[in-house]
Amino acid sequence: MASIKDVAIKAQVSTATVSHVINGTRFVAEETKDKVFSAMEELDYRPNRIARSLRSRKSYTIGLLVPLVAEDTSNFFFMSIANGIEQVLKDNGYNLILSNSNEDVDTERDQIRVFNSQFIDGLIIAPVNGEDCNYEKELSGDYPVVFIDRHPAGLNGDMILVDNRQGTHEAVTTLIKRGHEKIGFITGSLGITTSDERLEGYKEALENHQLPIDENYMKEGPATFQQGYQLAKELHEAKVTALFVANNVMTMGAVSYLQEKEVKVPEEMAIIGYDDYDWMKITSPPLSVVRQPAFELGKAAVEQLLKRVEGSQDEPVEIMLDSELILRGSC
Amino acid sequence: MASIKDVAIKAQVSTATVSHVINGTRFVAEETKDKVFSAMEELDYRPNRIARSLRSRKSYTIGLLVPLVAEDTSNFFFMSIANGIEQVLKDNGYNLILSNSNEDVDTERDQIRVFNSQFIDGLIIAPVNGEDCNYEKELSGDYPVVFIDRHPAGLNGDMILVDNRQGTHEAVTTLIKRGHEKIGFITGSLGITTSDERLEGYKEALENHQLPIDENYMKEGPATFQQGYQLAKELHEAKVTALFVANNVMTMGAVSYLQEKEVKVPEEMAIIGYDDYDWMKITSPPLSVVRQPAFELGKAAVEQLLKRVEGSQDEPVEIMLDSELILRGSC
DNA sequence: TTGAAAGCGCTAACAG
DNA sequence: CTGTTAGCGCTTTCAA
Repeated sequence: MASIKDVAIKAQVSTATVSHVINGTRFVAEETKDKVFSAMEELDYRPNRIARSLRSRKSYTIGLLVPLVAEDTSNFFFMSIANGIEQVLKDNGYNLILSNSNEDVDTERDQIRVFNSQFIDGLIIAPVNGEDCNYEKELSGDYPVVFIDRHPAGLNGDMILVDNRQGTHEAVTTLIKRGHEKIGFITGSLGITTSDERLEGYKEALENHQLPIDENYMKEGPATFQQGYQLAKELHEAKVTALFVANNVMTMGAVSYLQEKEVKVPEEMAIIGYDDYDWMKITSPPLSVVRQPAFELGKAAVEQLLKRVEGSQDEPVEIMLDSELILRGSC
Repeated sequence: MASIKDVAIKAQVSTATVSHVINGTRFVAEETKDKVFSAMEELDYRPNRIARSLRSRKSYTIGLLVPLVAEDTSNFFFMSIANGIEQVLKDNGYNLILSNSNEDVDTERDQIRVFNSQFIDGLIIAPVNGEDCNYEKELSGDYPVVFIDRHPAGLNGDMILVDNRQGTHEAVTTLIKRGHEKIGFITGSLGITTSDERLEGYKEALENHQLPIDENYMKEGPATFQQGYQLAKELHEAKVTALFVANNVMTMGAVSYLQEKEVKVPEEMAIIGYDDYDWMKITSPPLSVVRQPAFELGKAAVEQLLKRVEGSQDEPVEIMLDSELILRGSC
């Protein structure tokens, strides 16, 4: 690979001049520029980003840390966010390093440490369930950080979130308005802010309509297909007439149960799930869901991060995006 | 951030010694090691990977370039591969840079150029439809490359592929054995090796059973939900009794059509789709599909790549993974 | 309008 | 068993 020195020699100028031509960082005579450009062309020169990063302390790379669980298809939501982020980043000449915390605090810490010695210009992180993960300490301030999707307890910083309470509230209210009084609630493990907020939204909706909150109608478990299936079973046996499932993986499990038992949807059991994907349209009946704006979330996160990267010292921003209730045939 | 020099001073040794302690590259007395370790601890030292890369020409980063199309949920298949790759890589202390060619030759070339100036140790690429993409030229040999999923015409190199012909052949044969003679075939744009091979598998299965190959039963279009819907409609109107859909996005569209028109599956129309995801289980009836080993593919690709990274000069390898026919209720 | 040269933080040859 | 030191390829200050 040709280096800047080779170009300088071939163009009969100094490396400084070549550098300035490349970066447009000071005036260079047209004539000289031409010489440099043709030298670059001839040598098929491409600047070495690593060297540039070392010197200028800028890598044009940002990190993304998400909590995917091990299964193949576990969580499309974060994949969609990643996809969104990647698109915006490309427009700005940045690269993405993708990393996975496996929804595990220790892995998350390790991954953050990798990033710490990696010269990323910024990090977008969807934090793991926030018990004792010491973000203030690990994220030592060498680069800006934007948190997405989940709000770590007691932390102050840029956050791009989805309004989980509103989304759930709206969905459950709809169920109530359609006459349901026994409404089951299935959620992934509590303690994660998103789950907690969705639960709150559920309770709130019930309270607002003077409906009792029945512990037996609220089921929690790891966010897996099997658990979704199992908890739907339990709620069905508890005679609820409607089901709200607070994440997409468990939604699949729940629907699977209903189909297997040939429970008529929505006559015998209404159901509203979480997250919107094409396949929600092809269950029968098509699923009503709370759609989270994954792409927009990714976009907002990058935009905020890039502001910081460019030096913004504004007050931390907390953006709450609305979800959208999409009504199809299942309720 | 503390540098190796700071550590050296604090530990009262040379930077060389610190470096060797970190990397285990030569013998260092226990006593000295201890001094170095405690200095590192005290300073919260973390090696600067950029500097290390610049010097050692090794980045412990590999690139992945896949052709996702712009939509949110476009192709889970590549997402699954990415997920698989990432997991293996992590075990070996490598990082992943994810990049997207948007299924577009020009974007792909640009992205490769980015990688060329980026010090990746290797690249895994799922090439775009291979007309005039000059891989030999763009991939100038600075790092090893493994191709996955699609085989660029006339190219020689490490390839990890899925046996598309076998998968399709098996599926269509099953349809035939169940008595179907008019079997529709829906595919994404031809010209991509995977699509072409699936078409071949379809034709072969028909030929093997002395069934005519009817052009009217074979429909091609961009791999979108809408096209899947539309082409299923056309084939339904052409009175086929079974449908084979050669990718997951179009499968969703096709199923959507059948549900909307209340076509009974499998009585009025049998259907087999491509790729296996949890949601295939919750259509009614559950979908039979050809399952591609996405995770295994990712794994095999990384393993081959890491061999090359470590200097293997063996003959190019061409691994063909089998797909698996998963029979559920839709045929 | 341009050049010389000092490093960024690290590795590794060479020299003890 | 350990230290000295020359770079990796680039940016940027200082000087002309």
